Amino acid sequence: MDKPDSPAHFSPLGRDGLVDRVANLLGEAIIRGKLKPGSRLSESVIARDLGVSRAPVREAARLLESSGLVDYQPNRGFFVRKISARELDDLYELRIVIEVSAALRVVREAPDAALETLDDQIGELRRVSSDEVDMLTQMEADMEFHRRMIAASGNPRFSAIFDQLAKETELCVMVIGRLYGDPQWIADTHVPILDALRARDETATRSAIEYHIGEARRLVTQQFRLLEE
Amino acid sequence: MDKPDSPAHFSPLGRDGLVDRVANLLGEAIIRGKLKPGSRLSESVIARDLGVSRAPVREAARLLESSGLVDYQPNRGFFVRKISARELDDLYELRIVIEVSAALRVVREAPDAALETLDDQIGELRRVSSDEVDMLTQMEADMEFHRRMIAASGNPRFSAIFDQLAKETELCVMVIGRLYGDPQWIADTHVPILDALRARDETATRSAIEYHIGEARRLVTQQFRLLEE
DNA sequence: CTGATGTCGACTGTCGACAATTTCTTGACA
DNA sequence: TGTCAAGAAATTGTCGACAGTCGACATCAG
Repeated sequence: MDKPDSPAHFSPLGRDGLVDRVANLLGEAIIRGKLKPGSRLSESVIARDLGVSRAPVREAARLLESSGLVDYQPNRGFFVRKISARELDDLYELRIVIEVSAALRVVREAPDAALETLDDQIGELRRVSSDEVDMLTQMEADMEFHRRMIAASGNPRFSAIFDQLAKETELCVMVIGRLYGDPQWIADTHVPILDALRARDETATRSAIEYHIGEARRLVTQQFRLLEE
Repeated sequence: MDKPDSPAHFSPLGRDGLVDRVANLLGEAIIRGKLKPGSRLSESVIARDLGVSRAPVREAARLLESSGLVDYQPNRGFFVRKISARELDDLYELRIVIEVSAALRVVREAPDAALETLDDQIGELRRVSSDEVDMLTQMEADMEFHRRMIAASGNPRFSAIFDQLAKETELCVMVIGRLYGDPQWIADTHVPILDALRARDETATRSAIEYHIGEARRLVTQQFRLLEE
């Protein structure tokens, strides 16, 4: 039945929406660090492990490429993206730009109801802010706050870009191996953002976000540089 | 510097694979309006026409999808993207955010030399600003100015996002069928931007760009709404 | 020992065929 | 005449195969 000689980290699949499922599996494996940056994604090996043909694997890989997790080199194949410290820094710069802009739109236009879901998410953040909880879970909760805030801006384009940036951010943080700050600090530093949004205070919103992301940027890129030779 | 001992070296032999060639062809056809928004991109038909198999066509289509020109519906296939007036408006909002941010970085950090290429491009813009010149050419010249400005910011991420937004913008403008303003006006309105950049004046830069793109946004979305049922 | 050249294996690029799904057609029936 | 269901046609989804390309290693001249 199974091929016992496959060092597969994957389980076989059914028959519907293959491409998306393969993409999700691979994406998960990359984010979780099972596949390390720079390592090769062999179409044939993955296809064999998953019990599908190369075609859907290939399409999934191209999907992941467009979401920034995978790097494609013509005639060589797909590799887990290896993000440089410089790229990471550029990424954070863009996050600041996007999130500040989106937040300002929230300040100006979003109904109060939309802010409630942010409050909930801060609760969720506190709930998982403990050293016992999986680091990925904590990071997802963090990202979810930002995701909701940006969604509240009402421009799906901001959300689309953020989703991509978030995935790459996660990839980098997981490479570092630990969160970029004290778990509790992460939860706390979201509060001023929500407060500023509620007060409809543009200046406070801008500085709260610039501080929050700026600190993360500082911490993460610093750690990240240590891992580069 | 150069290697003088290489008597005759050859051009890199542009031999990109089928996928890229197909993608370029299709992209061109879409931008030029040969394929109208909403129309189906049949894999088999395109493959037969181009004398290739469906595989590279499919991959090319997915590439175009990730660059926003094509819309993919599972089990139904690929269609030329039909952008709504609302999406177009959101798109312009993002362009303002990106371009203002990039320009501010240019103001703060870019060397004067980088601004020269912008001057050249304004010359090019004037050169093609005539009713005799192909409308697509004019638009490309316009976009090229913005592209160079953003490239001067030094953050490739801004450029990547802009490239995508630019393609979609072109698609919309070509749908309208004529430029969004007097050709000469388009050239003129770039001058204040360059002036502000040269003067390293953040406020002037911001307002010049907000005005320029804001006007385009107003004109294009207005025209675009007329075409919607 | 060093650097260039030949060979080999593994992988990607592309293809044609078949299965699954959607869409179109048609005709029965109220 | 309009509706709907069943079958036909067309299109996408997936597959296995083969050819083209790349990188590594062995081989050989200097």
